[in-house]
Amino acid sequence: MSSLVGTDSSELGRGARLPRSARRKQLLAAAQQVFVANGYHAAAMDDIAERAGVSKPVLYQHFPGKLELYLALLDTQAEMLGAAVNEALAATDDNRARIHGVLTAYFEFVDRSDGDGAFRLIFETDLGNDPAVRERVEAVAQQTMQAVADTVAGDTGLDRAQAELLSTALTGAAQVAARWWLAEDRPISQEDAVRLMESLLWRGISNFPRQGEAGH
Amino acid sequence: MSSLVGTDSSELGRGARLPRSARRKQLLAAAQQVFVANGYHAAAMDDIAERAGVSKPVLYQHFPGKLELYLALLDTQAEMLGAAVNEALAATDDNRARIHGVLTAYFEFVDRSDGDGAFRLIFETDLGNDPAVRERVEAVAQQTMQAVADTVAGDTGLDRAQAELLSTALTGAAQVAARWWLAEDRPISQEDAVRLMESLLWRGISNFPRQGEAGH
DNA sequence: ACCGCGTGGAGGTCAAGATCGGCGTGCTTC
DNA sequence: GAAGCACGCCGATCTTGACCTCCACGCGGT
Repeated sequence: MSSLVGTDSSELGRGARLPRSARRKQLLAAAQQVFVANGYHAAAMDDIAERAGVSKPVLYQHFPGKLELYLALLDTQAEMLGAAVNEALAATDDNRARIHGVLTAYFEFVDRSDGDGAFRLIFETDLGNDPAVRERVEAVAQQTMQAVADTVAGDTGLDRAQAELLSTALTGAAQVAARWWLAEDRPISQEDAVRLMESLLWRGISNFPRQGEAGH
Repeated sequence: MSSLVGTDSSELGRGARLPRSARRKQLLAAAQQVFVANGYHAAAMDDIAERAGVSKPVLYQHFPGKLELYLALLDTQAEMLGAAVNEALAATDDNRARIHGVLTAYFEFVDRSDGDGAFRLIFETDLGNDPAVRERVEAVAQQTMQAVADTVAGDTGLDRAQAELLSTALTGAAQVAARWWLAEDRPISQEDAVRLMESLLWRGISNFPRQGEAGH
């Protein structure tokens, strides 16, 4: 989605007025660029205002403070990842396809076509010690882990704690590998990467003894 | 190892002198507690000095600045994790046992008997945007990933990029699952957790088509 | 002309990293 | 025994970045 950021400073010039909702979107876009590039702590409201081509009081007209601005962006990203994961899980009853879908959701989340790097707000936040941030990041992780644990438990004879451990391992693998893949500038195609990881993880899951089977 | 922190403030009292090297160790112990609990940004040098029972100038006598103090701790943790992983890999030629060893190294790293939580400096740093910090964290990750990729490549017919992707997935799974396991207060024993994850990951790896085999 | 709205130049406030200038103790030397 | 030195230490303060706010401006609609 093309943001308003780049065009505003040049086309609108300083002091150019926007309707309130357009301005808010524009501020969010500018803030996202600065937070993604610098992290929360090294991002100054001055920098964000400058990037947006406005003065600082304008930021405070739309957001109570720096943290709220950050949380607004975080919420958007959390919602996007959560929705993608839910959609992947809901799309099929086949457990292997579900794993494939979740992996794809993670890879697509880090590699959105606009290349905005907003995944870092979720996966690489430097504000993880803030309760509001931690709550949001953990909520997405928890939601995904629980749903995948349902899948794992359904396909193995494992109890819930074991299923949750493996589910956490799976989502951890997805998150870290997707970020590595992007950082290494996509050494293999996303499709191949997802298929490879699905193979790794599904072979592992599907070869667990099922309910009632003797361990081998 | 019992630190000097707790005893110094009560037994030595304010202004109590220590030899330079003993003081440095004590300052590091105090700093670690504060950085682990609060993260880099929310940890103040005042807090660290107070925890150590000294004044702030004493910190600056031993460390050029806050960042250098943090890096000293980070280096120690990076060295410990790296050494544990190398030891696990060197202990056997059996690839499955190597995976087991690496997983164990991660779980033991997060769950050291002193419960100091120092793993957070590596796995949950809020200073990841600082070049010096990022370099150290990535060096450990890279070292582990390369070594495990050697194992993966040795046991599958995968090319290097594919092996590195799976290796990253494996170490990502280990890191995230070990932290979850600790945060959930060890819902299953460490041994069971490691065995379960080894099963997941090893079944996945060992069932890849080998060199020259047709894909099935 | 007035009002509402969106806006900005300037600055207040303060937390926190870092430093200044000096203190006190114990040992050595005369 | 006194003086000097080395070492480890600290109260007070400086400096500065950055969050947030004050107070007024300008434009467009009525």
